[in-house]
Amino acid sequence: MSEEIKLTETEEVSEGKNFIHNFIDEDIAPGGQFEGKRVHTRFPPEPNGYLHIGHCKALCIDFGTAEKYGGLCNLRMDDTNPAKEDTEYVEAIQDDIHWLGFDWDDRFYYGSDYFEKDYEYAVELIKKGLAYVCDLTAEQFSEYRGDIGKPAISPYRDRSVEENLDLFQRMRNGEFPEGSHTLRAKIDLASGNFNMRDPVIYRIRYIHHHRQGDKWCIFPMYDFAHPIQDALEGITHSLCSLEYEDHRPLYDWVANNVSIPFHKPRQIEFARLGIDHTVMSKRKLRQLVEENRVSGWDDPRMPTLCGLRRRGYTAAAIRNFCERIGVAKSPSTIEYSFLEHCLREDLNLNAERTMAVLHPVKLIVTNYPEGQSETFSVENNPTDPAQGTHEITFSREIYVEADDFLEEPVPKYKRLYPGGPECRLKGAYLIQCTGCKKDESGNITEIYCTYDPESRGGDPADGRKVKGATIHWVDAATAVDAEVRLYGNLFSDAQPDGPDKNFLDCLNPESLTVLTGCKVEPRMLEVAKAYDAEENRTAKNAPGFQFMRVGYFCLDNRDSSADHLVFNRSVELKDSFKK
RNA sequence: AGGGGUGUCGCCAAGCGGUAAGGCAAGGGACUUUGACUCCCUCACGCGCUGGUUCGAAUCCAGCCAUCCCUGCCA
Repeated sequence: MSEEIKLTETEEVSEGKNFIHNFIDEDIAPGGQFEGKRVHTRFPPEPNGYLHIGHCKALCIDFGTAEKYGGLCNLRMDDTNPAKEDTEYVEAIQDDIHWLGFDWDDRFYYGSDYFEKDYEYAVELIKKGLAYVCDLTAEQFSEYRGDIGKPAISPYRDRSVEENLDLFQRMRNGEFPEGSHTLRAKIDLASGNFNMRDPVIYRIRYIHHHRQGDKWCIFPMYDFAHPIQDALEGITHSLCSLEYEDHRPLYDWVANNVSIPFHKPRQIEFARLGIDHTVMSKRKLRQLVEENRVSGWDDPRMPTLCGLRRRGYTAAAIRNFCERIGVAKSPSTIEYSFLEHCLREDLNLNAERTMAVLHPVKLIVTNYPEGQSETFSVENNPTDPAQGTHEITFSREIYVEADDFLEEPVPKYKRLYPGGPECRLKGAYLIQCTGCKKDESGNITEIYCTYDPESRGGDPADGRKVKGATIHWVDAATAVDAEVRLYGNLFSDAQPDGPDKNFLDCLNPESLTVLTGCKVEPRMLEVAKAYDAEENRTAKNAPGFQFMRVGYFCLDNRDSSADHLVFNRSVELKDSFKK
């Protein structure tokens, strides 16, 4: 075997490998706890909100790890708390996961579907003397709970098995009011880990459950239900975020003390995703929605998957992002620019080019015959000729970007200004600026240029070098109006979650700029018409384009129609020219 | 104070005792009918700090410091 091939293999192995894979490798290796077993993970969202990019990291780890090992990943709605969950979110969560390209086949579960099993295992714990009914209210228990370094006390710890069994049955029967009784695991009231201080595993709640209806009035706590759900589904590796590290001893305790006919799943924790200039907590995102700080969960500024999708983020870009940020245990905050980079990388390869003028100023080619018009063909994507070409029209009056003209050029400016360099109208002709017209307040209303008739298509007949820039334009005779929404960071503060900060005070007042009267190529009308006929628009990506020299944009999946074109700016193009 | 984590370039992140990968960001240059893309180059004598072990330490040991999570009948 040659040195070169060996090197490649080494790279492939080390690439995309993280500490979780190291653990799994140990587990499935000969002698490991899961030797011979198929790797099985699960993604367990609580259906109480929309999925955001943070969930997406977890999701990519759960589904991605299974994929890597040729294993399986279940989708499970973690709905053990009836007070917070709603059916409304279940479908949206599934849509988002499918949009990302992951699938759970027929392995879709609800944590609440195991309530009967949970109950049986709770009874088993009672019979083993490992759980007891506690009459303390939450407030009372906090008094008994003790402090760090000081053990707690519960006066109900030593009830008999019979009494506990009877009481627990009566809890289920609805004989006690909410908050009056709980079932606690009897573990260690002196543990430095508070999760082990006789944690509550069942509480009473007279609330309608979105799925179980009014069948139950006692509900298992996450710490009790989760290991059971995992074990029942044959999960080998229960991957979750760092804040559950303290819960692992309890997770293991439950798995070890309940007689589920299966091995014990292994919980492994990783650092959750943080991105600057945004917030990731569901509570805060919900507040933004409820207080109308944004237009909804799918506002294009939101870090939700539906928001990012509406903004124009592709599943490939997001997946690639999650792949590249890595998986580790050190708390991290990724810069937003990295997400943008991943989007550009995808769109550069796949988005068709089109010309659009966001801040239009009329440019008159004074030596071009009035009434004349011609057609040019331009490539859809210079990085991929296979994507074909499309036609654009040209005439004496066109629109160009306001900042492509300056009466007084700044240093290094190589666009239009009187007496400035020869510039190229993309795909059309070479022009030279001769002057402009202004209104009373000094605004540029018209730009005047002359063109070189010998430069059709944009190439000078004599092969001379074009000193000025190539600028984009739209034929005034055929241009179509559009609304364009420009988005900036939702928060101007990089860390709106930081200590001593109210995240609402960090909101960026200029996160949305709406432009009207923007000029786009007439073919956008056809695109919009076709899109109008699309069904379930919000569950997939709307048509997206690169507006040459400006950025990537897509139709708005809610507000755009052929009658009123609305584009969202997904991300700007990089720009090395700084004034 | 008790328990559990984490500290490698501005931001991520490899590294697992043999003399600091890679990506993003940043800066320079080439190319260019997008000031984009692409392509080159630069970017940690240094791995939280201090000691120790060793021929050799980011990697092992000890102590210290910083920082995050935990005292819900939330997940």
